[in-house]
Amino acid sequence: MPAPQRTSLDQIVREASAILDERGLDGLTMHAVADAVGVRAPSLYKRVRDRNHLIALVTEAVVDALGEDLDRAVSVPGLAPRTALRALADAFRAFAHARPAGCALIFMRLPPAARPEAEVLRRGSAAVFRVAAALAGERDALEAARMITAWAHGFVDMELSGAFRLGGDADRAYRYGIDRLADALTGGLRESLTGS
Amino acid sequence: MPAPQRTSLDQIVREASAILDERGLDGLTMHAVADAVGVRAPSLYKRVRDRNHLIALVTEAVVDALGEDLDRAVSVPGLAPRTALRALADAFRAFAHARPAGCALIFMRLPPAARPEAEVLRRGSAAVFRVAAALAGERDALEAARMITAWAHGFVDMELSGAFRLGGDADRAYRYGIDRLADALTGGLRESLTGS
DNA sequence: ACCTGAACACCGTTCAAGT
DNA sequence: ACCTGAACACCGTTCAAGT
Repeated sequence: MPAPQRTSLDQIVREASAILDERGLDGLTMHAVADAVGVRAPSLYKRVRDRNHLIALVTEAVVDALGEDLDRAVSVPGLAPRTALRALADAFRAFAHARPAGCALIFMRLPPAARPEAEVLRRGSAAVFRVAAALAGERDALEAARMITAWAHGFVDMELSGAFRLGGDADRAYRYGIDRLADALTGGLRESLTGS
Repeated sequence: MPAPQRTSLDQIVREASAILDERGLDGLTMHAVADAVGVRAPSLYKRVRDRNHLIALVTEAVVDALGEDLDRAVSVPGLAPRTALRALADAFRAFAHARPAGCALIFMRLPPAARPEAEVLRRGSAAVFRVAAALAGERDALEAARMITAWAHGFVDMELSGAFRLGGDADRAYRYGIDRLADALTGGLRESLTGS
């Protein structure tokens, strides 16, 4: 006599994401997820290989959500590249502040089993590539996209990890970084013109 | 009859650092540390408040070691600011590759009890401030230092977390970033001269 | 076919008891 | 004064037993 399904992979990932946001990665226990979806912990292993697999699925959901936010931020007709970079950076920081634990997961060094699929990462970073290409040109788009991502991620990581306890205004430092980044990524062209 | 001390806080932090490097943060258990110093786990609580306190002490040791590497890298007489930034960035990346788990700890978002003292962070980042001031001027030194740190940390984090699976050469991207960063941080002056 | 209780090996932490 | 075994409340994971 087959027993009826009491949950689904979708529901598990959805509840796990909510638990991550509310209680952090340490709070994301198999017991907590099982409780939220209404089964016992061992039953989760019918849908996910183990906790690392669940973390990978949650991370992919976070990347998708972030990618949508970034896409929306730069999908304004007639947006100048420098303005687009500002919008992109602000959307990223807002996402990181709203969902710090989820955002941390994207760049966290976890076992390969807990890492998202490369294709999901590619899709989530499409907006960054578009802005990078607009600023630095198609030839340097990949390097420029990585520089934008590295800086924005690093900044927010420092901000949320408490590395800014030394004083100063985080908002001002972020704005400073965005403007300097825009200068830097368009700088190759200016330098070739002025010969400096 | 007082029992003789079988270990010390120094030895505990030293062995904990070694375990962190070899087995990662998850492998840094109270049992493993106790084993390494030759006592039982409960005895550790005579020297450290709890595991988070031990993590904070290990993090401070890592920050000190990194700070020494960075100081050495930029302590070359007559070093031009742009060359100093290259040396600084290369030293940071080399440290991160040599001790990935330790480096991750510096920027990891952990409970306040597991975070190092602000004074230790200040001392460890002295070299970055000096290079930042040389590049961007005293007025923007704080923001510039944060931009350098954010980018370098973010880059290495992405590199070691597997975010570079999309192809491309990490060495080339890092060099690209350093040069663009040097452009960016000296760009304020150039812009004020050209009026762009 | 799916779910569950029980069990196992592991955590961090506390504490009374030893010396 | 320091150290220890035992205990507690938690983990992730497995598996035989239920329906």
